[in-house]
Amino acid sequence: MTGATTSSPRRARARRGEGEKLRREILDAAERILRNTDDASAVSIRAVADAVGVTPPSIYLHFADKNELLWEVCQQHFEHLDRHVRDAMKRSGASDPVTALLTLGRAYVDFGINNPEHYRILFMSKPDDQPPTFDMEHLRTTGFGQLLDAVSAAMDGGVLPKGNPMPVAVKMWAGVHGLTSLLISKPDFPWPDRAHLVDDHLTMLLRGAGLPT
Amino acid sequence: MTGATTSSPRRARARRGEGEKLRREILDAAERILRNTDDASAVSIRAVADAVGVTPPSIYLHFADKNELLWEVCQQHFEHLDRHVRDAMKRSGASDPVTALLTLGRAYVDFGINNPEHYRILFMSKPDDQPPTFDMEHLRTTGFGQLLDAVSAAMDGGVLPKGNPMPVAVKMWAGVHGLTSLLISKPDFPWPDRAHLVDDHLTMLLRGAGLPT
DNA sequence: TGTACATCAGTGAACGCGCGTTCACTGATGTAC
DNA sequence: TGTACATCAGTGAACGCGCGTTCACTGATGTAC
Repeated sequence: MTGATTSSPRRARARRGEGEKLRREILDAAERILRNTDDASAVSIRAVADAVGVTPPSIYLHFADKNELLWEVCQQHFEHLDRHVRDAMKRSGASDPVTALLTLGRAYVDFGINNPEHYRILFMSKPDDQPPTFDMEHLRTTGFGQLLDAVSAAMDGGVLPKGNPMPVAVKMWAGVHGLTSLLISKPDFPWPDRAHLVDDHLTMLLRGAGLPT
Repeated sequence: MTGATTSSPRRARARRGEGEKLRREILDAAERILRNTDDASAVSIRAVADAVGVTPPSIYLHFADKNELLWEVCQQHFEHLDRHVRDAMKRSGASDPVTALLTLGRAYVDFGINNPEHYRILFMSKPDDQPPTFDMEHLRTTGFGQLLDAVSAAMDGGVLPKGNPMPVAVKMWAGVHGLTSLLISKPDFPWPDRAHLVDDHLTMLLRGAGLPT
């Protein structure tokens, strides 16, 4: 390893009219760095530029500042989570509402454990480090919308007590998020019987929400 | 405000044999900065030294490096939480196990909401940023020990199904932590009926754990 | 009571690092005539 | 088919910042004789 350099080879300049290509490459590189390092602070303007094979000022050709870049990456993660949960629902092909809720919960925890740094950014970071909008409209495309629908379906199907699904969904979310985030933050905690922990937890939450036992 | 400086006045040098005084002042200053800024990254060696009224190298007279200082501050927060919960239990003077569990949960959420940056450091930070030891021995002085005791008492009292209290306590912790951490991370979320949210959530968790309704 | 000396509690200046961002520029590419 | 020119997609060098940490030092304080 003599004279080895960690920087990527210089990227070929885009052709006229294809400047937008770099935008995608920047987002992909940011995502790649995040996944490789599992450390959000490693995603710096300089690191991204280097990974793309371009100089730092080039980033500013496509993003106003670092936050704008980060928030766009963040937006992709929300979509990633949404897709992950949606796929799991489709695969399970669950017809009854309880199985649907369990599948939903499992997929959510699964996403968190397999993408800890992504999950951390989405749900554990400081409000200031998050995209400025986190309103109901945004929620619908975030996995929470699917949870809300699933709770509604369970109420309609008579397996959960009828009522406003919103508070119930919120509490379920809080319950599932709690386990997910603790598994991420405290990997060395003496977790009991991890094999069934997630299912046990989900079952507890459903029972607490009024599911007859 | 002409010529105003943000740095503290120079601290008087400790007398011979009283060097340990500075150690306490450093820890207090770190705590003060954390509370004033609500931002863990604001607690830098330089900021702490400045707040104490001393030069940065002085810190190294009492702490090997920055981590050692931070971890000691962290340790204080664990004790703070423990005290907070213990006091709430004492004040309520609850004799029945269910009230005890509710009091415990309320006090825990309360601590998190009123000390968000402390809570964040204790339970939401990356494993690498935490003190290296988080074993069972440590847990006992962390609020979790009290939860474990309360769950045991509830089982003994026949209000929760008898069994191993550990998995039940873990799930309760996860449930309560979930709400606490989301309230901290997502203050702009359209939380429903916040007045009763915490109690509703605790009730749901207890019911889920087997409390007869 | 006086003085030399060791020790203690710090200081002052500097190190190298990585960061976000700005600014004037360059050179290849396509287009108009 | 040839050439002048505008535009596009970047570059190179530098800015000022705050950070953790190190190193040689200083000066007040107590102690031994």
